[in-house]
Amino acid sequence: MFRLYDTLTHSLLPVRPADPARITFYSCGPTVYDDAHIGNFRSFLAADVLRRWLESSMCVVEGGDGQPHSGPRSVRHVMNITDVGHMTDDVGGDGEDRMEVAGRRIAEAKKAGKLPAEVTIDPRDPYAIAAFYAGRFKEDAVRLGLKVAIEAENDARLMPRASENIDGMRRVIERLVELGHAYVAGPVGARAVYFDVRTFPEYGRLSGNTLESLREGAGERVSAGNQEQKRHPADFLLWKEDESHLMKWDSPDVRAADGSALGKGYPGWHIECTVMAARGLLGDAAFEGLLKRGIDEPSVIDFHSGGEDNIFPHHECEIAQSVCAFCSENVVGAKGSPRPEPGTQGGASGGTGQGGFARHWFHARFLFVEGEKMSKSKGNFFNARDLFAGGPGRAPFEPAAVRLELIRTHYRSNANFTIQGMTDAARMVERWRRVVEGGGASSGGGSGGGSGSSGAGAGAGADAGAGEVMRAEARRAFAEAMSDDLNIAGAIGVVNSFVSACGGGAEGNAEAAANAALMREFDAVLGVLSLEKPKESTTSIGVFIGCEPDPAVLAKLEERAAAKKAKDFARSDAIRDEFAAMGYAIKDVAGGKVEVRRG
RNA sequence: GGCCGCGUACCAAAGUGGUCUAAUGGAGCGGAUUGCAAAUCCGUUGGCGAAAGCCUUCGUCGGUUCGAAUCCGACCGCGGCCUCCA
Repeated sequence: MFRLYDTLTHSLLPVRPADPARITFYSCGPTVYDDAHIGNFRSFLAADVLRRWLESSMCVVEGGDGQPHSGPRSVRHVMNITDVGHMTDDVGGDGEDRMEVAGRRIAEAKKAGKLPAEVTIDPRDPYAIAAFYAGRFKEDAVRLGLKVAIEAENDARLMPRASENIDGMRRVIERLVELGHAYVAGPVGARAVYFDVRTFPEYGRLSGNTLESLREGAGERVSAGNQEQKRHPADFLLWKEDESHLMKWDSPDVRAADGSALGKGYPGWHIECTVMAARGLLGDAAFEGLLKRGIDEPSVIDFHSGGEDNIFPHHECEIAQSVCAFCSENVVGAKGSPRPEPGTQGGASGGTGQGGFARHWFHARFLFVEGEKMSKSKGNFFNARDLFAGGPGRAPFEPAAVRLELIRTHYRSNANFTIQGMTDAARMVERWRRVVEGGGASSGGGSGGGSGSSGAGAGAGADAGAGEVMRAEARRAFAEAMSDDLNIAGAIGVVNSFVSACGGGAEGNAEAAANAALMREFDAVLGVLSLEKPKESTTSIGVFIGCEPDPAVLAKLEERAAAKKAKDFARSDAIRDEFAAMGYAIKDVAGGKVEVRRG
């Protein structure tokens, strides 16, 4: 049975979706005012692995009746795109809109000739900036095998934009005011709608904060003027009236104390996810229903994920406003009274006190680079596309290797991204790939091709039963590791042992086919081998991987071949060194050809 | 200051009361293969020992236990959040 750590209850819980056959999963997506970096992707990929594991036929969860429910099952996964600059209100001092900053950066990059000529975006148009970066994000995400991004190519509703859900946000805000969970404050022209945290007794449960400690912590980055108009320092912004803002919309239909309506403005940071999660996962009709009737349990969706820095304030606030807007008053109130003890199993019946908006809260920890916090000033800052492309003195890495490197560490540990680790991952990918490709007698073995030395069935095909037993054991061990709070490092260990047990042979026999099939099943979860392979082009003399056969290189290869034929090895080795100096790694492969790569 | 998390061998990273010198991958070493490389395959990598075996190790120091990398306490180091951040 699959058990997963839940941030809200701070404990390992059996996974128990509302409907185990159809799971709903929302992930906080990127903010598109810059390219997503590998730290962002680590978090998105962790969610993707969770989603893929839930879909796997190896995954067993708890059905509503407490009985095991075996996969496969379908997961509806929605990831939002935050394209609203927002947040200038609570931030003191230079609270500048993110989109304006991005616009400046694009204008500079254009001036410096760093952007392709065909990119023509108006740096003053926030929608154009957002669209530009959203497009780039989706490209990277698809290349890394983020399933939600792949699906969104055919169904845009799976990756909704905040700017397209403003109406829903207004509806939620109106509902919160109507129910007394939110209020309007501030001077005309700069009025704000705040959520009243004291109306939600559970506020603080996710992050472990208490309202008292938040009161003490208040002050630093929060402008005093805004604090004074709040009923409690922890009250957070739902909507801000601001006619001068770069992006602005009609305000919700709520009234200030004097009965006047608000002018145009923009939404607060947290409200967008409440809307896109509920509407994106359950549909428009259900969303409307939630706003009218309110349901009698605390959870609306099954899974909600994000980075650890989202825990507070973002998800804390999201839970508060979502539960207060969607759930019946007895859920909102009752949940607060006896705060569940850590050890308690919840109520005897299915009701439990578990869940807040989502049944499981999933947060991935941070990524470090070469042992240090990633930062642009330290020069250890990587975007996904930087790694794909390679750079001065750095070989390009294929998406599969990048993905493997980013998912191989447990999601609740800080991961350490290193170039050494990237190289490791790249080799692992190639090794795994041989098992899959060996089964189908496919593309002729390509690189390595060492099937000649196959070691003559050293046990592999010796007796048919042994292979069967080996595979069953590997499958069992893989599932056990993944079921234990997604122990992916353990699962990868199992895969490696399995790959070793398969032997190097790439025979097209039944054993190899069965091995390949199991490898594919593993990979449906890991999502590595199905990704694009580096482009390969072959000439009569060379196999070019991830680079083009340019004439200068071909000429050198011919010269080296001639030198080798004449047994002038000093010359042929010298040429290999010349290649290295040019940034190419070459090696002789089967068929008298030479494999050429960058790096 | 408050809340939370982490510290495993050369590197990365599993393991969370005995089967642990401790999975797995890399790196190193030895071998097969190769003109040489690379790749691949086999073996190996704490100390002493031919071996059986003994001794030492999982941040540090203590404690619980017949027994601890695993549980408890203190300390040291690192990190996250406390209204920008995955």
